[in-house]
Amino acid sequence: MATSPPEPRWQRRAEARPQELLEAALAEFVARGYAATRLDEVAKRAGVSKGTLYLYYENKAELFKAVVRQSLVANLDEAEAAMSACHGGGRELLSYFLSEFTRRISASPLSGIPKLILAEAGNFPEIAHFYYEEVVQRGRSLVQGILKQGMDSGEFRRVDLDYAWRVVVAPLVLGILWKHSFLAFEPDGLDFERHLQSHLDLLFNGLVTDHDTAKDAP
Amino acid sequence: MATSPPEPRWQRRAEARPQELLEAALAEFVARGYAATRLDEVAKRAGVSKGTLYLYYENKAELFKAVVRQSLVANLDEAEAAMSACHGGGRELLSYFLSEFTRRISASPLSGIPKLILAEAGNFPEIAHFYYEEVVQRGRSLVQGILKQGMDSGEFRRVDLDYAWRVVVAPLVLGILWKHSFLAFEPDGLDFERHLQSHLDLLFNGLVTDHDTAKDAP
Amino acid sequence: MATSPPEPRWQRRAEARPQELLEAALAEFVARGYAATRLDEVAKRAGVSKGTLYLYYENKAELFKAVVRQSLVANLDEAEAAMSACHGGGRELLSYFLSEFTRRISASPLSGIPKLILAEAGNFPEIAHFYYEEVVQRGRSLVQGILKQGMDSGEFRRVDLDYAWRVVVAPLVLGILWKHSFLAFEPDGLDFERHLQSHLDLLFNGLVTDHDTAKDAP
Amino acid sequence: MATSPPEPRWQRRAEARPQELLEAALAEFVARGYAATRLDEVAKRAGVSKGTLYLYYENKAELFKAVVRQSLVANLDEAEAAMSACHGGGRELLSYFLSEFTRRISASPLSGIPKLILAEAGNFPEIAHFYYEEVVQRGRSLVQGILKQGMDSGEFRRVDLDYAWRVVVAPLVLGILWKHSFLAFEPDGLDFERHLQSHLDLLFNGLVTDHDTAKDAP
DNA sequence: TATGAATGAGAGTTCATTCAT
DNA sequence: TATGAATGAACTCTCATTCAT
Repeated sequence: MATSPPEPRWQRRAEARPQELLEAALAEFVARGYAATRLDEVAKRAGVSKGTLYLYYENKAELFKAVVRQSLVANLDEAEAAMSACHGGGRELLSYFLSEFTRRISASPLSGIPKLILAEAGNFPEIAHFYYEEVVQRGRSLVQGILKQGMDSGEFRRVDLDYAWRVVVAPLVLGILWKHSFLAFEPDGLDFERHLQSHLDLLFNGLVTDHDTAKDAP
Repeated sequence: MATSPPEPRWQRRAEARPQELLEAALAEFVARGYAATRLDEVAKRAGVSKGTLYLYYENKAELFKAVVRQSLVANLDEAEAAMSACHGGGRELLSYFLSEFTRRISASPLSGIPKLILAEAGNFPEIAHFYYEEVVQRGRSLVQGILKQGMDSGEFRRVDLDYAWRVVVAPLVLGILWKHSFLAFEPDGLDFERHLQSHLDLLFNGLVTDHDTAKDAP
Repeated sequence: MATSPPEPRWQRRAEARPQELLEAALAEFVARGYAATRLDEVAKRAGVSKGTLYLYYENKAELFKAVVRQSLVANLDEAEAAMSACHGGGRELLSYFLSEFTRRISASPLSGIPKLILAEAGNFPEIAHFYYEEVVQRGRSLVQGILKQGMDSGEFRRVDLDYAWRVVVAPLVLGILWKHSFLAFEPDGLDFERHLQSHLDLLFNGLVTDHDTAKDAP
Repeated sequence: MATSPPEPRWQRRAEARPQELLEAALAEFVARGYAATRLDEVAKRAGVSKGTLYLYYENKAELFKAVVRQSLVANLDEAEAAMSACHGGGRELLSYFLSEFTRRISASPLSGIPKLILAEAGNFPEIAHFYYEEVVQRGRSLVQGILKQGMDSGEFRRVDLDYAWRVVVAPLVLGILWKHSFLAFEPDGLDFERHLQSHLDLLFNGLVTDHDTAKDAP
């Protein structure tokens, strides 16, 4: 008779647990939304029991906030650090920002956060507000700053500063949402790099051939 | 016996009650998401009792699908009708499409549908797929068609047809999401008209001043 | 083949339900205490499902408070009505009060309320306070009033008004507690009438034979 | 080898740690009742970890029983020792018993035990029974013995021996319960000494002035 | 012996769904 | 057809108990 191995039923991982729980929770929240996410599933994905979640987070809402917070903070820091290391003209700056964002956010699981915020803004206005202030406003300043500098130096045309920044940023947001909502249905997937290039091309050069004849819309 | 009035042939459905239920449901689903929406609230908003919902829809999921379906169908019909009435060059067509979309979707409560789809794609893959096939693909064809025509006629530069259409459409999507997620935090609101103008301006003319010196991308 | 009887699975009893639920809850709370009472059991005892409780009471604590309130109010009203119909000397009044209390409270399921209050005062200070103000203080006034009147008329000896009333009332309280805690172990049960008579006898006449020689305590 | 100090023979137990646990547990059980007491809180109050409790007591119920047992035993021993040292007539004996009880139980944290028993009798019938046999019955014998002796010697009037003893004891019980339930609401607190005096006065001398004219009861 | 992280059964609560009225 | 009382499965959260450390 072989003696059964002593193999412990569980391990103490007080150090690593919070991070593991947050990762599991992020994945579930992103996939199902806040309300439809069951803590059972989060626990199972993290490889712990339901009760363990409550050792680290007071309740579901707090877990959710922690997920948002840490993903956000971690990412913002990275993004800003990356940005500050860049010098050059408006085109270089804008290209750099857009491609960094694409790589760091769109490609990582962190892309789930924006999706989550947009989906849950109605149920978590405080979080939406927090995101708006911390992320949206920072991004806005950044992009507006680049646009303004380019306009001042004559590199960029004059645009409506209060509104143009959203247009500049829109394809980034679309890319993220696409990934989480429609990617499964696209046979060829989504090549973020090509998406970025299309964006940059249109953004910088515009669509029409002869800009002399350009007559603005209706 | 009173004679029933002859039903006008343009009337979409004979029953008017379901319509009220669907409107109420749309509003709730958009504000809270599928899972967090309580049928109690939908019923209250529609001015009926909870039980009455079940006389018209088998269950919550069916109600949800009905909401999506009817909003979509109604809108698509409108959009296509509008589109087909338009003739002109690529710029005119694109302007027309984008402004029609802005007015008919972004400004109406129907804007909730795209938001809802994006948020619930994970929980309702069939619906997301349905939306993808019926709306996304149709929009894609439309935009790609316009782009192709413009490119062929020399009015538009050559762009990556498989990817450019998303960039063209992105600010529309962003506008809708903004409205449902961040509008409450913006002191000045969001002027869809200005948003559209910024989009068209950048899209057609591009951002940089001198296009001779700028050859990048593909 | 006999057709199975149509026998409805449940009945609508919106009128009677609250009272039925309160009675069931009172019994359970008294028998087990607040924390140990399971709403499942209350529901079962009342012949409804757990969910039905929540149609009538917001949560367990509210149910508890409702139980206390209604038992109290109902009883106080009765007690005071009874009391006000009584005229006579101090002895008659006191006898009447004590026997009414014995019959109306000690003998009825309402006797559970005092027991419950005493047991849960630590967990429900607001309720204990409420009880103290509404019941204890009223009882105190009543008894003190009778004592004072008797002393003024010379019928009663002079006693410490601030403390004697508790002594007068103590056997009532003891009787109630006995019933709920020890009755099961007493082979002969507890004859409330004899308990009352012993109390009245000792209270009015005292224990010692010759009161002339009486020398108070230590 | 260090010589262990000779254990003083009056020391009840060799272990000092359990004692601290029992004291902490007593306080919590009394304040909240059995079910609402969390072992976490007991452990915290005792300054140990939750797991440590289980090194000394098998489970919550055993801890509870241990609390009851030790409090009871300690107290009964004291009480009886005190009692046996007393000689004198019925009045002296009764006074002595009641004042000893007041001081040793009512004034000490041990007063929590009776309160606890009364509250938890429904959930712990065995414990209630145990208490009934060990405490109630002993108290009953004691008081009945004193009463009987006084009646035999002519010092006391003839009373209903089976019931009078409860009346004699009732104010003691009331005092204890008062302390744990209502004391917080009384601006002037509760003076156990005055309570005792009122009790003794009424008990020995009765309430009415002229005992000749008053013959009632059995 | 002592700790406290981890567990999991069980309780309170919610709400989609059913059904007597 | 319409109602809303009643249901019960499913979920969040608690806490006595266990066990790796």
